[in-house]
Amino acid sequence: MLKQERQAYILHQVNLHNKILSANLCQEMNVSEDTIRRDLLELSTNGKLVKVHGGAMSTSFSHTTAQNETIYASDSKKIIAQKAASLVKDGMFVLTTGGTTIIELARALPAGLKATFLCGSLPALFEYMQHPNIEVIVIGDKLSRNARITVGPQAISQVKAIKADLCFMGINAIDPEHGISDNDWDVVMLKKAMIQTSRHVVGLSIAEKINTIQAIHLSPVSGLHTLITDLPADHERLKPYSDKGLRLL
Amino acid sequence: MLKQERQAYILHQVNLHNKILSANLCQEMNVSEDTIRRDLLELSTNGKLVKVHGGAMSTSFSHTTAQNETIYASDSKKIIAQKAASLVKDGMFVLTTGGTTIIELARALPAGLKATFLCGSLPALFEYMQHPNIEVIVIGDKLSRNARITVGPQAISQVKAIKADLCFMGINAIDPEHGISDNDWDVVMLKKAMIQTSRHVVGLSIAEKINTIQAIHLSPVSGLHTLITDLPADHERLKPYSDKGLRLL
DNA sequence: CAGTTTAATGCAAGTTTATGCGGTTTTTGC
DNA sequence: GCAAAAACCGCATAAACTTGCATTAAACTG
Repeated sequence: MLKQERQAYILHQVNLHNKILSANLCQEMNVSEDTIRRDLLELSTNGKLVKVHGGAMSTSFSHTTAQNETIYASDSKKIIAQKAASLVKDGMFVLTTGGTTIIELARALPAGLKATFLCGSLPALFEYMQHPNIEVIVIGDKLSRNARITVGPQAISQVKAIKADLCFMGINAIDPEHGISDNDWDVVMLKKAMIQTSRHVVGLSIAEKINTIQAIHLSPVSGLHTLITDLPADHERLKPYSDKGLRLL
Repeated sequence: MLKQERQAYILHQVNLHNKILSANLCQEMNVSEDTIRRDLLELSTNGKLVKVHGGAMSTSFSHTTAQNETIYASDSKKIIAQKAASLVKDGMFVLTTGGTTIIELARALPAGLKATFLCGSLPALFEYMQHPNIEVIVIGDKLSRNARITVGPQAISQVKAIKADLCFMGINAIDPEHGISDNDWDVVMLKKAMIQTSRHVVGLSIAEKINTIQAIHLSPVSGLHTLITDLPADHERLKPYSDKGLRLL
């Protein structure tokens, strides 16, 4: 195993789990603790992670440089991301929205995945670009400042021009009767187009957004094919959705 | 086994697995490690892969694990950025390429500037987004991994659909007779479109790129209206460009 | 066609890099 | 404060790299 490869793996693990134990790493990769420590030292001097006693943590997670906004309900989103990542197979055409859950998904994607991702969210695009075998296609248009995603007619027509195998959609509010809703007109328009043009739409939602409603209606629940939450698939709170024919994960 | 054949095989393996061990290769092909090393050296000087201790990695993989991204000639680029920033006025429509000089420009823009910026470079877009009053428009298409900029027909048609007041173009090579040249086909196509569609094109080039030529011709010097370098405007090395009618800064 | 040139490869000696090991110091949880 | 875990330090070693040179085979030349 190459040194660079090892360091890339370490970095991936750190970004995925926020923290890692060096004891853990040296077992996984069959090298001595010294080597791991040297790797961590190198990575930390380059600012890629923060070394702590017993292992390392991601820079964003570290409180010393906590200018980055910490992700809300980060653990729940990591669980969702793991489930979602397992759906992506080599060669797929994947369309995604933006949002912190999608970013976690991007980090959770398996290292060697060969697929094409289409996205209009700058932070998500950055994460996709970290994967050497992922082809990234940027959806262009006006950048919505609060959503950090491109929105507008150009983006919508670009989305409509493709037929994605899979669409991952961050859900801001979902209710069995009222369906999916959101609070930004432009984003709703874009998501509608995404639902229209994708073979399989997967909604990603943390538990606390289940059974909530927001201002702008986006689609009935039936617009989704699969719903991923941080709850177990057979949780009673999700029953209304499986009754409506959604696959739960 | 022929040399070309061997190198093609190496390249294939690298692109398939993202990395290879030279020990592995010399066993598979029954040649000495020296030969493999020489092959890797040759391939890496041609930019086909990146040589590391113990083997090699694909360029895309090495980009994701790049250790120290220190900006080359950063001071010169800051000087250029300052000069360029003074050209942007409130209300302007500005089109830019990518590159480190452009990123410095983005950082050097006055705080309260109210303008619209169009760009396909992810790192540059991030910088533009830091300015609260700048409207950002993303140029969408396939993301070129080494240039970190969107390229392709969609990007070109998007560029052609607008008439920018000002275009900032990072210059990789410029020569009074041969004009502007570059080393990436897709990027050249995009820059050509930018020159066509902009009212005023400003070239940004550090001194050492003055009077150099690269593989792909982009435009005669007359395609630019202004040339900004880190040299004083009346420097004798720039005289051939002012003779050709360029405004120097 | 013989002699020369050139490219490609392997070999050997010396250097650098990466890694593991033993002993000592520091940190941490109790 | 104490025991255990982890970090640090120096050193040893093996693998990989560099350089220069010899050998071979192919290509070129008069």
